[in-house]
Amino acid sequence: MVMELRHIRYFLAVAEEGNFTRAAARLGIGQPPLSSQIKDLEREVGAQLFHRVAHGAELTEAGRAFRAGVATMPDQATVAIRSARRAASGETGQLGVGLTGTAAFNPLVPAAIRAFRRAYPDVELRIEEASSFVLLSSLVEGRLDVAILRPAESDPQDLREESLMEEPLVAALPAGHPEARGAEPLDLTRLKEDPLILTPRSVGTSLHDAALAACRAVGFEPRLGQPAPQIASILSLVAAEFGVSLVPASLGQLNVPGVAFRTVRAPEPRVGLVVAYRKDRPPQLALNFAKAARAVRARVTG
Amino acid sequence: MVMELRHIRYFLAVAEEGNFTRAAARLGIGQPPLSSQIKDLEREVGAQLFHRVAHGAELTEAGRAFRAGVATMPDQATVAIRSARRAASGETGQLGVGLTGTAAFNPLVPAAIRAFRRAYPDVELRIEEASSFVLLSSLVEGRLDVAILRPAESDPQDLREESLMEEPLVAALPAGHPEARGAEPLDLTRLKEDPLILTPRSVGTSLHDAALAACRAVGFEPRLGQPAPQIASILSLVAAEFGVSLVPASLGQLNVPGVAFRTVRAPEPRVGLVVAYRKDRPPQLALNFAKAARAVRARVTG
DNA sequence: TCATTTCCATATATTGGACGGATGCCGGCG
DNA sequence: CGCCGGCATCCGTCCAATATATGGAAATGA
Repeated sequence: MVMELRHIRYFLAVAEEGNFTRAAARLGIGQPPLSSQIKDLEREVGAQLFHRVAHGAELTEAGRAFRAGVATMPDQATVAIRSARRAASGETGQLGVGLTGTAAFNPLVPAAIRAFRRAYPDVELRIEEASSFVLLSSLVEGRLDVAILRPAESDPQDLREESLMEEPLVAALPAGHPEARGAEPLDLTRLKEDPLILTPRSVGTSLHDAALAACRAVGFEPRLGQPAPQIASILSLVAAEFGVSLVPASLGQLNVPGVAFRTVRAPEPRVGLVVAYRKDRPPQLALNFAKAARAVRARVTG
Repeated sequence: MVMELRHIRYFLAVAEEGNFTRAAARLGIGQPPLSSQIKDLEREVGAQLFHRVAHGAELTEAGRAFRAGVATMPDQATVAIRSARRAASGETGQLGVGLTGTAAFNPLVPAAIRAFRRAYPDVELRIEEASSFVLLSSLVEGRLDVAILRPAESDPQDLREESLMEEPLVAALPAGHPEARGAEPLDLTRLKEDPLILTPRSVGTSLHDAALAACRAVGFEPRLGQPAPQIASILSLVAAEFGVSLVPASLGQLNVPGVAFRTVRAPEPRVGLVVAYRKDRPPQLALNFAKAARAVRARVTG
């Protein structure tokens, strides 16, 4: 025979009741099967666990020692089940979150992370910042569970992307640029002689293509300047008067010395912001994160 | 369905092997029953515990949480069994030991306790000192498990008594008594005028009766002096010249101011020393203690 | 002292479920 | 594209956990 949780449950019931008959009633079985099971357990343990006395059954020394060892096991089992259910519903565990460089400055992003932390305080967040391109492959290969990034048509088919917002692009100009001042929206054609500073297309197509498309929409092919790998270095290059750039409006909040921002006249260029995760077997945690992000979007736009 | 230890054992095997087929082989069952049992477990938990992938099975987040909760349970069960077996064989637990007042001074008694402590270091000893009469009822009513005491014919039938030794009685005299000095054994008749100080017969018949019998054996009926409840107070009364007494020889080791001890001429009065415990259902611990006491007796006498 | 009650053990029949064997389905790999 | 490793499903078998009925021992009370 092998010992099972059933034996332990029965044993504890008899130990508590001090009486086979009442214990059997509490367990919802008959008294003879209970006697039989306890006898099997005693045979397995190799020692008598109860003294059968006239008014019932009381623990032997061996029984007390055994009880000390197994008393917590039924509870332990239910706790393990609950903990597994919590993990399955995405209330606990680890979540790898990727943020693209230009997203971290959008107020919606920290708001979404804060909302998720509040709703699922037991989840351990691991946040990584990388270009949209790197984030996409991290998602596909499972290094990340969810990411907030700029979408592009070329994004892998096996990812689901939920739009969080459409953000206008603004022009970033050196402070000394002739067009750096002005209250009304800027006509992009005034920048057609300036080198356009962008990230290399290989690290993120979305912003790159949106900027090019904006220029072409008003009738000129921009001259590309020095490429910069990160959004921060783009602004540095602008400040150093290497050229101008088009960046998401949320970056206009940044107070970078030597850089001025101006909104752009219609047709206003826009770029998206999405939350992305695997289509097949997405971790529940990723779905929960996307839900939190959607809730924040609703609160901001609604 | 209710969860059993079997499910946990199977789950842990699959989690370790990462493969149903190998886990089944390790468990000594077929793969289909293992699949079935894991499926039952997942249904009971309410969450998938393994991802079935092409090369086997790997834990889900819920599976990891579940494993953290149940990983120790099989070991815990075997530990509980071992601990029960140890308790049953009298290696652990509590043992109530009673010592009669005049036994504590016999070197065999501390030697027996020391030997038991060494053989069963995990047993918690509770030592009580009381008169033989009180010890007997404590044994019968289960307040004590074993006792070292002076035996008498009137002792309860449901106790087993194993003789440890027969000890001669020596005379205890006031230091100023005419017979207090002398190398050879004392003739008891020289004390027939002195009041004989004993414990009341109600607290211990053995020593009381042996002393009376010794006097009668040499032809006089002793005059009883002030009774004293404890052996220490007997010696105090002797020192205060209230009379003389007959005490076990092992008390002769005590250096009590004002008290002199003399051996007694043949027929030398003797009194027994036994280890006693219940006949029915004696705790294994009591048997172990008696065995340790017997071993010490053998070492002393052999 | 005898009847009654209480409680545990035993005997036997039944049924649920754990298991084994055969097979099907899927994904990866040569 | 066929083979192979691996898990799921189906089905028959057998064990064991349970229920019912009964017996026996000890305490209780008349």
